[in-house]
Amino acid sequence: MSTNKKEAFTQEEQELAELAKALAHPARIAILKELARRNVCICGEIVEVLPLAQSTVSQHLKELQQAGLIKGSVDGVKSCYCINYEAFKRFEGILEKFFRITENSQGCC
Amino acid sequence: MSTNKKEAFTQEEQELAELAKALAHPARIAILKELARRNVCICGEIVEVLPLAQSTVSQHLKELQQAGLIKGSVDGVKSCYCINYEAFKRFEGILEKFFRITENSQGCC
DNA sequence: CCCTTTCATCGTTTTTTTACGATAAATTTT
DNA sequence: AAAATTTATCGTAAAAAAACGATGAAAGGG
Repeated sequence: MSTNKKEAFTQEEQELAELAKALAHPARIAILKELARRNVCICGEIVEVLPLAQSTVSQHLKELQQAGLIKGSVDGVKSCYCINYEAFKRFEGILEKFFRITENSQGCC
Repeated sequence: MSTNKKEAFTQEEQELAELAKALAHPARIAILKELARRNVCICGEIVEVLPLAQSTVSQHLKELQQAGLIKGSVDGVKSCYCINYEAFKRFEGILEKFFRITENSQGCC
């Protein structure tokens, strides 16, 4: 990104992009909010609460888990998910750093 | 999102999702960083610096502009973009509020 | 005036995302 | 043991995103 083109994007840029992508759908935001609201983990209750099919919700949960923002565990026949607090802290840190960069610039348009 | 299903997602959820989507690509993050780095607005210099075709960069700029995160103006034959500081402030606020919600939950997995 | 530069837009292709129903595996319940 | 519940995964369809080259419009320079 500095002089020669060709070298793709930095690790940081990619990590931030991936985390942002996890938030880039209202359903996933709603899921995260719901997980946070009930401090006891939930599972198919999320399906009850969202206007989406069970398989679709399951998919969103998987994406959130792959992004690291939530943790999951199996409890009998049920599945239990919850906020990954550490991941959110890290996410916050990365964002804060990014926003700080944008603060130094005094737009001209 | 509360009881009856059907009612789609809230305004807030959608706004956050849209802003997050704007960050959900490393090229757009790189563009924002570049705009912030040069406090003088730039334009096709961004193309020089990214490993993407001019038309692709133009597209990313348009998306960032539509998300409100950057402002653009025409200067002769050149185009000039810069960080929209107020929008970033607002974005930060929305995120902060969202992260606060997640902080109250003590995961159980 | 032509020629060049700069950039947005169009048309297109490829890839990714979103969504759903169907199915299957694992557990409970009965 | 059979039936029902819960959930992940598969297959697929439709929509959106990403990327590129080509084209065209506007402005500047010669």
